[in-house]
Amino acid sequence: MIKVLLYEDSPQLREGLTMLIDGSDGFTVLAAYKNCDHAADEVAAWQPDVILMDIDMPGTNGIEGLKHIRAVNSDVKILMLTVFDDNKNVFEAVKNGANGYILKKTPPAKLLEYIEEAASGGAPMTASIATQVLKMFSQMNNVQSEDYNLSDREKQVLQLLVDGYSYKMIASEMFISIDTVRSHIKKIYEKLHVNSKSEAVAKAFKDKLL
Amino acid sequence: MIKVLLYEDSPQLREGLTMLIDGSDGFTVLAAYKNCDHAADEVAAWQPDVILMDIDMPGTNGIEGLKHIRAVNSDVKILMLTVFDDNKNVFEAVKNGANGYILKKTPPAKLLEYIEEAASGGAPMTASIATQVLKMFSQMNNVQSEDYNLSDREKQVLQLLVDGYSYKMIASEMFISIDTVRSHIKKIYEKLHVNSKSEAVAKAFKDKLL
DNA sequence: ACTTTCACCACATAAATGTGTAGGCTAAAA
DNA sequence: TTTTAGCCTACACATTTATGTGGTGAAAGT
Repeated sequence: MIKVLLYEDSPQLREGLTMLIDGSDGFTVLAAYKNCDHAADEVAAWQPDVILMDIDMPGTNGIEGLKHIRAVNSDVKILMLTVFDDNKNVFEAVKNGANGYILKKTPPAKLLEYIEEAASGGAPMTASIATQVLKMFSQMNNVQSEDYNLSDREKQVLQLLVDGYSYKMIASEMFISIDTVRSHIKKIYEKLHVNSKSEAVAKAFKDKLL
Repeated sequence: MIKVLLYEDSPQLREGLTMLIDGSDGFTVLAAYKNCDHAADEVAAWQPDVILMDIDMPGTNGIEGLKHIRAVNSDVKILMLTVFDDNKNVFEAVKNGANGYILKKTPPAKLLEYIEEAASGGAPMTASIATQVLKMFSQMNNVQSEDYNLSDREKQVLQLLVDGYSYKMIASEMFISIDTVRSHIKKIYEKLHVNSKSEAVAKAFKDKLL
């Protein structure tokens, strides 16, 4: 029996979903709320398996509710429910640990399927949502780190710089003279087209060199 | 008619998939290769709608093939095919613009469904894969940037430090004395629990303070 | 045999940096 | 009101770093 908690402000939809889910074998709706002003407490009290969470709600909205719940419970499966495959909301939901994101127009049979999938550890998503997620992912990871042709020694020095080592410490760490450290660093600056330690460190992160 | 190109090193599976897909209404297999050493050329020649790409192949593997194809064609849908929901590969595939990622044990009927879904712009994923993608997403965006309570002035100084400004430049940029700049920086170091510029800059990136 | 590249070392000077101390100001708490 | 706390500002001192100039030897490419 999959225990479901429901957050949905529209009375009709709330009733409809409750009846649909509660009336299906293997599902039970513990409770249905019209906002998630006290979501964290309610979740703690009911111990549901899956939460259906509408995104657009008066009061504490779905994303906030998600955060509040996740702050105290990283176990319960949370399915976000929305009318639009709105880019920003998908992003926010996904990055705050939602387990799935489905459109309200999902047919009832499919919805039950999704709930089951979520309960068993899956990540049900409407196709349009999945596409968006992948797109976001590839966008955010396409910095295509240029290769600055840093030699091994130079990479090592840069790493130590990033870690806050002083020239002197780097020298002793690498068993070379401080002057050698300096000449490596000079070379690094040339290769990265920067002229200060901070910029080099910043660039190391921006371009994911380390 | 959905035109499919197939990359799979195992002869049996290659034959099997070809027959399955080619024998289904609405699908046609343009060609099937045992590696993607010349994937980019082949894709350009065949103009497929969907590519089924095995990940583990001798010679150029699936991930490399994906990159090569994406380098010249961002349009064709590419479905990665693999035995394992291996974390690293999923990540690589997704970030290089794969449209879907499915396990080889997917039943034939489901497979055809996935191909259709991909062709129509969806992002089909096996449930276990979807779960992983979401997990990666929330991990990578949940550094839960601790709030170090940097004051506005301190944030401004830190930003300028990251951009490679010297103390002197920061002073003139902010219309304060260089000594004040130093005081701010000292305070920043305290708050970030570091004691050098490099570490502060590194922390700024790690914790996405800026 | 030649030049190029790379990792390494040295010295000197000016500039930048880390750190301790401290006053004035504002807002909130006692 | 006084106290407390945080922020912004400022100065002094010792150390570290940046910068420029010079050099060595070994390996790789021509």
